[in-house]
Amino acid sequence: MQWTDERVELLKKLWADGLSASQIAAELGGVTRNAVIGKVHRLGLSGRAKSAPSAAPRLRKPAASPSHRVSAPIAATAARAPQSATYATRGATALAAAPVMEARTIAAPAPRVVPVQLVETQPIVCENVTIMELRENMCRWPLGDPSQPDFRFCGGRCTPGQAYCAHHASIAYQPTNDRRRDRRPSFPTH
DNA sequence: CCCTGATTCGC
DNA sequence: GCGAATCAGG
Repeated sequence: MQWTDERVELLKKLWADGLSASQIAAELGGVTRNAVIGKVHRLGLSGRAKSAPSAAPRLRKPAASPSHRVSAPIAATAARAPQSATYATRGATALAAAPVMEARTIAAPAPRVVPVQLVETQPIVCENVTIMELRENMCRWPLGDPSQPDFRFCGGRCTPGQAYCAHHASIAYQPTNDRRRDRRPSFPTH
């Protein structure tokens, strides 16, 4: 990819909008966040509207050995998760305006088996994360009303590829014989 | 661990 | 000029 005028303009705009480098990279496509940051610096529009947190002198680099340099283009060409329009983070913050979410975007995943309360055998660790904070290895157990702004997901640790953490998986996936006629068609709070 | 931006320097 | 590697940090 190359920095065409259009891409540079978009970069400037998004950077000015307060998006993080990785978010901009995802938006542009074909570049990594490093590329974005590098470009931002070259354009001289670093240090956004924010006081320099730490003007640390920063020591010189230890002189990198010529050793390994990964042949780049892999991620560039590889399918890039669009992930558009889902800005904002909280960990190492760089949040931009979080667009209003549409209800359909956050429809609760419906477990195939009706959830039934079990005896607690382990501490429940719900971190109550928003959909934007959800990661591949985070529990997607919905908490609250999906139509409400305080809707969250459990967010507990789970094996990548798994929908729920151990606790919620035990609730969601039960043998059919445990299922008695109709039960709450909704999720228990925990 | 996730993430952030900053910097260096081989290309 | 570009951006991966690395750093420093939340």
